[in-house]
Amino acid sequence: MLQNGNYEAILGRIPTYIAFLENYKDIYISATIIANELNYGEVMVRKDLAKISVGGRPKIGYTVEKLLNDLKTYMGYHHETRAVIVGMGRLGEALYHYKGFKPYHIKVVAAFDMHNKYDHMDQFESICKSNQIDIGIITVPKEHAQAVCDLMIKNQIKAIWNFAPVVLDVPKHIIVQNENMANSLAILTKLTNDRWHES
Amino acid sequence: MLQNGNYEAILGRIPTYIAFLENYKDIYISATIIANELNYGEVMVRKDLAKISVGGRPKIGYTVEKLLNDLKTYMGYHHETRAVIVGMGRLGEALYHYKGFKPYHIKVVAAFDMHNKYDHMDQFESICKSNQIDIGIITVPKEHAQAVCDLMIKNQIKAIWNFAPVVLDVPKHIIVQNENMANSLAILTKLTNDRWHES
DNA sequence: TAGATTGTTAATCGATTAACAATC
DNA sequence: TAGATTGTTAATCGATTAACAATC
Repeated sequence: MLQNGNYEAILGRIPTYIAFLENYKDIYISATIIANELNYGEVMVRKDLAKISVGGRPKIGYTVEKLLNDLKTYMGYHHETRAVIVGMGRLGEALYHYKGFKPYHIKVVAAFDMHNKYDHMDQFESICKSNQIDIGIITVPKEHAQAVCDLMIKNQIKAIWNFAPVVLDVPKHIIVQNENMANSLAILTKLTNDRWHES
Repeated sequence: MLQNGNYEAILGRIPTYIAFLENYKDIYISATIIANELNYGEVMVRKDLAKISVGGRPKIGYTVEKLLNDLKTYMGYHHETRAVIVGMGRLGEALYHYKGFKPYHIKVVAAFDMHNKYDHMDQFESICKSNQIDIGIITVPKEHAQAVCDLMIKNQIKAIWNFAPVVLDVPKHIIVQNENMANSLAILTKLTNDRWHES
């Protein structure tokens, strides 16, 4: 999951609500049921829903269809987002082929690498110019991450999803989200050791 | 990054401090410098360090070597953690081969899949029995995630790093950390749209 | 009607930031 | 000494939880 908490907490939950509702076969849904299924606090879910949708009825709940649509609108699913990915090692390939992005109207326009069957970096500028790219995904080795990042910004990319374990230096209008696998696992390890060993 | 905030915020920063200090070539380091380099608040860094280490000296700062050691001890880097991974699709392979876990004393003991060159699921029980496994990594398709999870718990695995987009049902003493790529990207997309388009 | 559920207002909790004293 | 830095105490801020009124 996202490592930082530099965004409103509610944003981390909405995609989970959406995924749950996509598979929910009924006309109405209550905050109570959602909370139980997702192991969230009941009041928290109710507040989340109230913030984003309207029309929940006492004793009945929300219409699944309307709630789902409101949640998707809030998250911007109806607006296509274009991305490019740079660095087609194993992780880059895994992301490139990942099916789970489909519902989000995210289109990976190009996948770049120096060496293989993907788009060559020579074409980076021209591909960015002919498509308006919103998000750049960085999956190169850490030595090259800053250079790739600079190139992305030079080509009007607005946000960066960074899998390289480095702190990128960017102008402050650029949004960076760091996804650091080693850090995530380190945290889980720490929590596990605390719970099961010392203390 | 980790998506949930169901752990102390400081835990998300310590691995970043460690990685920074590993590459810092000097004897002393101050909270001020760390904060500037990592784009954190100065006071926050000072508080983090004070919580975990001792011996920072006014005007001088901390000894890099001692601070680094204290941070690593706190995170449990000195204690070997054993993991298994189930589901060797592209993402499973990427994680299995990922170099970044090395410094954390995490050992991936086995990698399971039904179909290919990795360990076969038939051997799951026996491998878990002869090694004491701390963490199970789930990278199977979502349809199989709960079954894999159940099997892990049955074999005394204590914590689960779950990449499948499902809410796992586990006894409450088991630690689950969800890593949902689609959710992460959805959040970044939302933040980007908010900043650059509507509003 | 009684009970489930929504929605709102107040309280709590934790994390971050601000202010400042201590120290090398 | 003066200034940089630590460490502490108080204030702020945001998110979650609790309490409760409204409603179908």
